[in-house]
Amino acid sequence: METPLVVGKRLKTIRTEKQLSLDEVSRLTDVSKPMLGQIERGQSSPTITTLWKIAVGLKIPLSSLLEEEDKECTVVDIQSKEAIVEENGTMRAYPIFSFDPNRNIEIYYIELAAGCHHTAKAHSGGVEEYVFVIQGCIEMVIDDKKIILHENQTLRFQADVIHAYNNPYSSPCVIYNMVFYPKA
Amino acid sequence: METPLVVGKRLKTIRTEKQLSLDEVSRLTDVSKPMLGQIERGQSSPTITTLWKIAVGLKIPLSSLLEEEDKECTVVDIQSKEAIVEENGTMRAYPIFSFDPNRNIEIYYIELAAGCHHTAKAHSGGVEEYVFVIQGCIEMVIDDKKIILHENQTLRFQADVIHAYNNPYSSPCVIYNMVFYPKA
DNA sequence: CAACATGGTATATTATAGCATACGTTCAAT
DNA sequence: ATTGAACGTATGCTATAATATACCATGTTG
Repeated sequence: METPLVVGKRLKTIRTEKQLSLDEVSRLTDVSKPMLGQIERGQSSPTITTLWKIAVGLKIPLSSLLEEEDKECTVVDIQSKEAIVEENGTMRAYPIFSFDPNRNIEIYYIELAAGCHHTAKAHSGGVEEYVFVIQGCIEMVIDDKKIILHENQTLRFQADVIHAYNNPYSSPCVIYNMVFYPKA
Repeated sequence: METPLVVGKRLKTIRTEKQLSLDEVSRLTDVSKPMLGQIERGQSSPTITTLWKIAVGLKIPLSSLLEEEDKECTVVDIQSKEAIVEENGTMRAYPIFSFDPNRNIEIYYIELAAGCHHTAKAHSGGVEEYVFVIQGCIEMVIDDKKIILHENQTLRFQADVIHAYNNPYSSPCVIYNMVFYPKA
């Protein structure tokens, strides 16, 4: 009894655009009227069979029900996010945008205290990362290859190997980190 | 207790590609191990919340779970399809490919007996149709505009208006009809 | 061989998706 | 007003999605 998605809003938008009543959609899709209403109101999380029946009945792609409609702006305040703290408190990662199956991207704001060493295991094939250095210096280790990045420098690398984010220096380091997951 | 989709196969493929056990996927996705197993075996039609949790946990787009993997050939025998009979038996429409939310296309093989008149109401905006004349002649009426098509001729038109498929001639007419629904 | 893990399945129970029916609006028509 | 249709919502019930637990294979390790 909880909607995790914008399916309801999308369905209602599509239905009103097509100028259909719940009864008509019910007849077209062979899904009961109360169920359609509950989905629209976000009171039910439909099964994929139901979703499929709706898509077939309305002659629409599934994506139009699963993807959000409005590409409205989304402003995220770093302070509003709770940090993931690791490496004895020397690393604080703020998930700005968590993974979203419609975008396949993660964005973190990461603070590495002086002396912080963080090693991440290899992602699966096709995963690509970007590192933007905002403040201080960072020593990246990509599969045994060491790369020093300074403020205002950016790195892109294939993250399907072991990789480390180290700050062996005496001042803190701040970076943005983007992780791209392959669409397939 | 019936799977309408290839979700199960896709999930199993992705899981084995990533070399994960059901236990590991369960831990990553916060979906129970038996449920994952049932989905893979096609014994359960997951809700979109569950599907979403799986997609987030495995860092994959939803489409990779909903779209079929292999673009293998699909041969359809017209004889194997049951005709939709209308207009007092003068029109027989064989749905070669029914609407599929992943493709947004319908394909019909249609036989119009001599004297058959069939009028279809307007589709919603963006729907486009093609007519391939295989045998005989057809008189198409697109929003009051009359078009005569002969054998080996093809027509494309915007189907968001009333349109008719008429055979005022003395010999039967056979066409293929494709209907494209807009992706958005 | 025992002992133990590991990966997948069966069993029993709970939560909820989905349905049929009935209800309360709103609006148009007489 | 009053009937009536059309539309969406609330109610009660059934089917099934989802879980926790226990089970059975297989394969290791001593």
